[in-house]
Amino acid sequence: MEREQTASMEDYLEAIAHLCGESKVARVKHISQALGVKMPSVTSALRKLSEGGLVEHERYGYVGLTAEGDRVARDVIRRHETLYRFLSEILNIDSEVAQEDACKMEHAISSVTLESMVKFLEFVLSHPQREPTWLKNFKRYLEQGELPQECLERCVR
Amino acid sequence: MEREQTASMEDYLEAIAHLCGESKVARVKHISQALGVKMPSVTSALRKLSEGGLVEHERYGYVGLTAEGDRVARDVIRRHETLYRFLSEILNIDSEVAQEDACKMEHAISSVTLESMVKFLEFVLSHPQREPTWLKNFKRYLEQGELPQECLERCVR
DNA sequence: TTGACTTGTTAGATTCGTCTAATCATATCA
DNA sequence: TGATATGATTAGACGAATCTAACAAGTCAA
Repeated sequence: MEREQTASMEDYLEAIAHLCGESKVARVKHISQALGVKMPSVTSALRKLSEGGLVEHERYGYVGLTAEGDRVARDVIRRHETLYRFLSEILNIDSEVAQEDACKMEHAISSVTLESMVKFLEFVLSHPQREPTWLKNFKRYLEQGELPQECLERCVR
Repeated sequence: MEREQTASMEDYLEAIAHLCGESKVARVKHISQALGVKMPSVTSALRKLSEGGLVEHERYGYVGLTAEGDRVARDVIRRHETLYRFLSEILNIDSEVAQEDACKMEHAISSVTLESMVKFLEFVLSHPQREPTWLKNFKRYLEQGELPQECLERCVR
């Protein structure tokens, strides 16, 4: 299951999947707004994705994903969501920055690393109190800049 | 302190810094081997970096970093090292994959996220036993695929 | 049903990063 | 000291992804 799309094409697929999820249909203009590119760039990307069998697009009409395109888009979105959750829930990164970073890192992370990160989130956040103590302490550390005494004691105890 | 270099140029700077660190000098051929590109690509990149004042390069001669080039390279390397440590020491990713992923993600991570990740590693690994119990349990979880009973008990206790 | 507005497409330029093929410079050693 | 191998550069092409400008199609309402 190699990654056969470029970062840019993955972005298009991801955006189309989101738009189709929201309003049932995607249009060139919406895609262009979602990605911050001009419409001709979208047209040209759609032609490529269409030839690759990932997108269905009738001239001057709606845009949709094929089954295969949807599969790829889901995969990208899973990477994005996982990274976003890690960044915001573990590293405590501000929501907007976390989205931006997830958006760029989603194209760089390998599937091996992704699966490990998924398990990490599962492991850490399936904790009965949702957030284990060490994570609460880490977030305190982030704000206060020094290891909480309580934590040091606990550790050495 | 915005990121003003492309991913590709950052890779060149990083490679040059490493080569200079090892053998005191860098040559076009070594850079090309280190990055897996052909020599003309290196020559062309060096011209650009040279014009940007990041690299010193005399025709047919050695390649070195300017003070500014070194500053940028250090920054890239810091990102790489941080990501590598996180991937291998926390997510338990195989060394080779961790290097590859760090190599790609280093261009995508923001400085905000980076600093939080640095603090995360500090926090987790400054633990008296080097590795806190939860991390040991996580690694067990990775291998065995289910939450160790011991951990569940501890958590609920 | 015909303007006028919105949306989409085409054509063509640009930038970036790479490549191959050909040429040029340097170093080595017989 | 010159022939040859190695290393470096130039020239030119290519693909990816974007843009602007100009044109075409679709929509809606008076």
